[in-house]
Amino acid sequence: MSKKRGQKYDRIIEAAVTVIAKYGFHQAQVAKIAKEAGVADGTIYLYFKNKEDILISLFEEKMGAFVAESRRKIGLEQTAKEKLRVLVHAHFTQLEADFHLAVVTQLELRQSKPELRLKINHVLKGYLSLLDELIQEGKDSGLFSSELDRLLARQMVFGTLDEVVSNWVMAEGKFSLAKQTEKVQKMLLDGLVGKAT
Amino acid sequence: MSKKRGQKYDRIIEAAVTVIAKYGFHQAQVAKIAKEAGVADGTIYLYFKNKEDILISLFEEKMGAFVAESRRKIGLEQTAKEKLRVLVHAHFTQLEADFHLAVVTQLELRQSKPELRLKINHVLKGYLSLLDELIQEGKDSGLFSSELDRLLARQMVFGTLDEVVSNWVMAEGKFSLAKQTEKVQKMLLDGLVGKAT
Amino acid sequence: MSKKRGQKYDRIIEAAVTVIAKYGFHQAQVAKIAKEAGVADGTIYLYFKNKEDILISLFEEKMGAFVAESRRKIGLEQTAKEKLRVLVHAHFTQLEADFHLAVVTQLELRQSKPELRLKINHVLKGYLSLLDELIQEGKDSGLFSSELDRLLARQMVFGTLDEVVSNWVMAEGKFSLAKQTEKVQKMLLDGLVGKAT
Amino acid sequence: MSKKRGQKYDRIIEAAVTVIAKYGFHQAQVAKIAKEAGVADGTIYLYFKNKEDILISLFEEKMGAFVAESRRKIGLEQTAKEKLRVLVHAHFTQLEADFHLAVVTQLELRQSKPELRLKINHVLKGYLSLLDELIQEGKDSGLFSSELDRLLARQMVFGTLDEVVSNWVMAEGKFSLAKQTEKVQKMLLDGLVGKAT
DNA sequence: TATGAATGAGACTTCATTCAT
DNA sequence: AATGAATGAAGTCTCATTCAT
Repeated sequence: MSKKRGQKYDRIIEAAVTVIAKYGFHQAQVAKIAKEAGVADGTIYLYFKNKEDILISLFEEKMGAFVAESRRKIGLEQTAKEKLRVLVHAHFTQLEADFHLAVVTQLELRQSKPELRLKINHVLKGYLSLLDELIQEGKDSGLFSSELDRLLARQMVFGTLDEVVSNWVMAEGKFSLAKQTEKVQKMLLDGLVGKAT
Repeated sequence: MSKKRGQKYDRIIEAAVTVIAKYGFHQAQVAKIAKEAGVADGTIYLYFKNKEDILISLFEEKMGAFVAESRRKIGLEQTAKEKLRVLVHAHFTQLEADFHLAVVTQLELRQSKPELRLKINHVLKGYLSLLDELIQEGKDSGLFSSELDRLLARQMVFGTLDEVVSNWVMAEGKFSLAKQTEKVQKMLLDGLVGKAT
Repeated sequence: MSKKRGQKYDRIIEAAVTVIAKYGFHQAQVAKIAKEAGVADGTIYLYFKNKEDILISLFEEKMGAFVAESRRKIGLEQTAKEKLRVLVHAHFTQLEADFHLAVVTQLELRQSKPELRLKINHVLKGYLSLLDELIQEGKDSGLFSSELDRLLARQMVFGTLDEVVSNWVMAEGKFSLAKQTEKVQKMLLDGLVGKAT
Repeated sequence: MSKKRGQKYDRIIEAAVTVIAKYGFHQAQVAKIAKEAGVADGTIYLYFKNKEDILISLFEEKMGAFVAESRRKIGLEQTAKEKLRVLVHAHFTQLEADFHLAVVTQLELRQSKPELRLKINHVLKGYLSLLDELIQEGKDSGLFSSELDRLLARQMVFGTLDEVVSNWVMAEGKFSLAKQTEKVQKMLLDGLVGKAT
């Protein structure tokens, strides 16, 4: 049915990001997305099963690239500490590079219905796995505490990154995300107390 | 207009929590809430200006109590370290005590429209201030690192707690939140690396 | 049921006039009228069968007095010409004396439902009869043309007076109605052409 | 937005006239109009902004044609006297030709809310201007009295025509309006007294 | 492939009226 | 007589999706 990877397929996805970022999730009607993409309303349904499918595809495409890029960069590093730095940096850099996309993923898409959120979570799994691996590696290498609960650790890392980016989006991108990298990395590694250096 | 603190006022708030938790935000029609509360549809409007007002009031009432209780408990402690433990514990305990409420605040209410979210954020401010104070106090007392960025620190603490609770809710409350307290406190204090004890 | 002529009965009627003039027909809820009258909502129903009954009673009371007064003044005159002058003058004077009432009868009450309008028309009959009598008398006395169609003549007289008052109301009473008396009387008597005096 | 002059646009307007005449203004729901027009409820909103827009458009379309036709016919006559006859005749003929429309304009539309009435009055202005011009012309040509107050004269003419038509509508069209033309014209010209012929 | 006019289900809110006190 | 809290019916409009062209 939906032939992924047509020229129009991409145009519709981009249009959805633009429209949602501009008007918000609840004002992003199919008709508006079609107009932004320069196609007829009905044409949308030649490429997507329904509206939800646009949003899921959007998330899959964007998040897929996001995870792949993060994974690639992490693979270039040796230690868990460096990998964490790269992960944080990649997370911040990629979202900072596309404010529209950040608005959509951090704020707007979270207004969607449970069914959609479920599928989004499924897509997120890939990223969470990446975090899990990183934490496990850190523990195995002896860098991270052996007492660390892997699930909780992942929740701390992801929760922190997510909260930082959300605050950045709500501050309308008024400060630099990438520049927070070092501080965030250090804070995640050493906690509130900090390491006695 | 809306007579706060009537018997029915409370009943309607409780009904809203129940209905939203049970059917989800988008399927929580006024009629359903009225039925659950055992009143006529129109009665709702004797106590609330409109549907949004129910949701804001719900959040204000519950979050107000939440913040007050957390603040009270924290006040009983002396050190920032102990205060953090109490904060985490209070956060987890209070949400664990009312799964319905947790579902509503962690998942459902986040689907609301921008206007509502704005008002909810306003209510959240009170809690974030509490976190800010706690962090500042930790820095002042020398327990927390003096290099700590207060805003980032708050984002780590809140982001972590929020993510942990969200995971708990999505796991349908299948594990104990309160029991995570110590591990989360330790992790926030000492980070992924952990303290060389 | 409705005991006409209580103290509250009158207060409610006056309140209705005030509220309708102030807020308009469609914003004149029973609750507002009750408040203006200084009684409870339910009390209204001790004096009036329903909301419509308030409006009909209002019209009956006010229009009854209006007609009686006009009839009385006309009775003091001898010729149809003089009687017409007095009628026009009375019509204008009485409405000019109570702008609120004029707003209600000329504009607001006309927004009511067919059933109410029917009853209002019934009340109007008394006034129209007065006009009919006046015209017949004019014809009998030879002052008015014998060719005059009585019904059409009445429609011209009433239609003209009504239109003049409506325009005055819509002009927010910015000019004097009473001062139009002579010109209107003359125009009704001699038409557009005017009499070759 | 509202695509004037589509086939459906006209069908909806006609349906509105029919439904309002049949059920009355307050019982003319959008659903009923849609059904009468043979379209879905939502289709109405492809052609009209909202319900009020249907009513305004109805009035504009019908009254616009009414005024244009009256103006055209009047233009064919030479003297103010003849023009008045033609105006009265056109007024009566056009409303008599469409009883439903007459019911709607004389009775039902007057029940509308202030905002709508305001817009209707705006449309009416065109007709009142036509009357003004006619009266001025009559005065200039010496046919009408030079003492005539133009505004009052217009109010007499319009008030009379309106009242005659309203009576005809309330008599359910049981007598011929057009046949009243001569008598009404004569009465407006010569007044109640009549001309000494 | 592409179009875009048409569809129709679904919910918030108002307010006249009642009735237990 | 008086109160006023409670009732509940009813209508406008939006927008995802379809389908004839």
